[in-house]
Amino acid sequence: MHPAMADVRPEAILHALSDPVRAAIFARILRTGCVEACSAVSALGDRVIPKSSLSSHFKVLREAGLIRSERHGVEMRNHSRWDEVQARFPGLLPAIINAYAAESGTEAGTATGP
Amino acid sequence: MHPAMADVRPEAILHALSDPVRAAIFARILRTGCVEACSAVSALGDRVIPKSSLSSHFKVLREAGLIRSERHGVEMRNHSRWDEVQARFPGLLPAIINAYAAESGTEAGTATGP
DNA sequence: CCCATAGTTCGGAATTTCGGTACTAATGGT
DNA sequence: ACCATTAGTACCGAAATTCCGAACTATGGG
Repeated sequence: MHPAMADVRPEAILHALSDPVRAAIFARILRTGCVEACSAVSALGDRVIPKSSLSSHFKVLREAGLIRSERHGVEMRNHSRWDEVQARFPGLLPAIINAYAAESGTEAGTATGP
Repeated sequence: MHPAMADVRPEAILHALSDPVRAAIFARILRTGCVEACSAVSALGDRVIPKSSLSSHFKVLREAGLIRSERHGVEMRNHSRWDEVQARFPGLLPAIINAYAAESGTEAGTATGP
């Protein structure tokens, strides 16, 4: 379910984050520290994303090694594997997050941590 | 044909480089400074990539704002837009190139320039 | 002009993604 | 224990994307 960090491939990370919806989900996980899948729906701007799509987006992020998901009662807690990814591919995640932030004019300073 | 750098979107860059073949092409352009499409075929490891596929790979890289292509007689000279991309999304390209280098064990030091 | 070489375009097959419906898992109330 | 409710996943057909062979276009040399 969760790949070992040694098995994580850069192309999987790039592919996962090349989708704006997934990038937004990941950014949100970084900001809030922890997000359950369903509540992310309404919060992702105007677009309504069906549950099944959301579920597969989380799956892609999980299998790319970007997040870790664990059940907590009836809901799912997703948190980023920032430190692990950072150790394996230094600077990759900050650069990507900053690129998205620069694009959307979301003047968010320089990303350096989760 | 070549987008203005202001129109370049991070998702396009991530998508373009999330394909290992395109990433290899781009890395090769960075190393050699300049590459024509057809000769890249044989040089990209063992795999034989048809001309038509190569052509569309170059198109994706071009439209992502990563490379600039210009005819020089009968052949095509492709060179990277590294500095422009670097100005728009600082650190993004080095991080991606390093990630691929780290994965393939191609101990290539820290990427900092074209 | 004709040929050779370098790339693009086109079109159909294979693959991937999207999303609705049906299903499973866990919890709380009664 | 049972049912209702809520969270998420599995499955499957539709839509979109990618792949690549064949036909086409462009440029330069003889």
